[in-house]
Amino acid sequence: MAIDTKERILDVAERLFADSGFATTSLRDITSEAGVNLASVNYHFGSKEGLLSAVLHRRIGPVNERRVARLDEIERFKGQDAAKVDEILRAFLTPPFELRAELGVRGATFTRLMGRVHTETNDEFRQSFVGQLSVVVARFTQALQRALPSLEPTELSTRMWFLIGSMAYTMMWGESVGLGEGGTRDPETVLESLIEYGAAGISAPAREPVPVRAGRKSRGAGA
Amino acid sequence: MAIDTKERILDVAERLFADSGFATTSLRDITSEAGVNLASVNYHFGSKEGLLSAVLHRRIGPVNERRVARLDEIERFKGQDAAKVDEILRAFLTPPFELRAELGVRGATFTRLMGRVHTETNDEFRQSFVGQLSVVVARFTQALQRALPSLEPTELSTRMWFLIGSMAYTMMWGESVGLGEGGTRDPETVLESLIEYGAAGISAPAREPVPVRAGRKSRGAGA
DNA sequence: GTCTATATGCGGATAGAC
DNA sequence: GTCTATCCGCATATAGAC
Repeated sequence: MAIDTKERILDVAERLFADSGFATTSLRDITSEAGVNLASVNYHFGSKEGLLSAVLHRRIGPVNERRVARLDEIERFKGQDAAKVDEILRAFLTPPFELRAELGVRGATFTRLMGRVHTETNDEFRQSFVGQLSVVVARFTQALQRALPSLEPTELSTRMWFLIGSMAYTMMWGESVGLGEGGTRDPETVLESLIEYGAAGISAPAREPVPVRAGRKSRGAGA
Repeated sequence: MAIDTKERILDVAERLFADSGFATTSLRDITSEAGVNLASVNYHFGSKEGLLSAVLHRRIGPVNERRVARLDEIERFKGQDAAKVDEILRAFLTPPFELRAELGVRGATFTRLMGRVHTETNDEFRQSFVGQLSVVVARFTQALQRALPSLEPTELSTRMWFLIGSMAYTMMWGESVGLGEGGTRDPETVLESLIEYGAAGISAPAREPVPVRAGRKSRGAGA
């Protein structure tokens, strides 16, 4: 028994954090389900926050590395300016789905966790998370900007944000009841839909920059 | 003093829940900041869960009512089959932004709360929330289906989901640091961007329904 | 590294006076 | 309706034996 306490804790914590969130999951929940001693968490990870950090960074790093690697590959083979929007989005969106498949039965949990990560408000974690993600997103935004030179940079950033929101929401709730009728769709199909939806949205022609002098903006209360 | 204890509690709870989440906000945090007695929460709302429910439903109801009212109006004036995708999306997305403006200084808090609502995992609440939202979403999905008759229904549902994800993410994080460079954009501009992004995504031509016999699907580990 | 036992505090909730 | 005082369980964390 006790094949690898540290690993067991990480696996169970990942599942419980993904299902119920960080604040509502107690160390007792984790250790009892993992079959390890309560004190071992503090021994191995220092604190509950330390455990959260370990759980998340075990997954986040690889995802972002793959994203960048895929984009590198595209640009190396096709040249920086030849990458198309859907190819760029595929490079960004595929890694979490790919890792999900590689993790087998743990895949669903991993996916929920990766979705939840985007909504986590724990200050310390969020700062580190956003810091890492920003670097990756900046790289992808540059690539997209080259594919869509006429699109205003701030508008492009906003749209990239929309994409991330769709991705996070889908990962978080994709496997649960869902909103619409039609039952769950398999992850690969959803990924394809997301790429094609996002590509169309990001490539949409921009509206006139600041539509002030038209009839708009007359209604509505002040801020 | 004690103008209206119940209202004071609701206002402070809304802000703290929006900023820090339900689980991490204690009743003591709320009552001390609101300047009311600890026991008053249980007196007025029965329990902490009761308070959460009251906080959320005070906002969710009106948002959904306005959504439906706007869609009704469009269909009444133009006929059911004449509503365009961007008009339908505008009807769905405008109400939260509109209410935000009407709430004045409380608007930012309201927006964060409405964003967070989509990520809340509290079972009892989520069930009720999804139940209400499903009804509204079904109505909008029908309208969109009429505007896009050739789009497969399950694909449309998926895309509507993507839209909700973008909306929720934007509401939750729109006012904070953000990921990209360009500073915060004002809510009305973001709303316009979201409508146009979503309309393009939802209207995107569908890929061939089930691309199985092509070269795809050969890579990747099994589920 | 792993365990038991325990320190110490915060949490929601309520009893009962006013 | 509002307050004080208190119950009581659960939380994280650690001391110290093994």
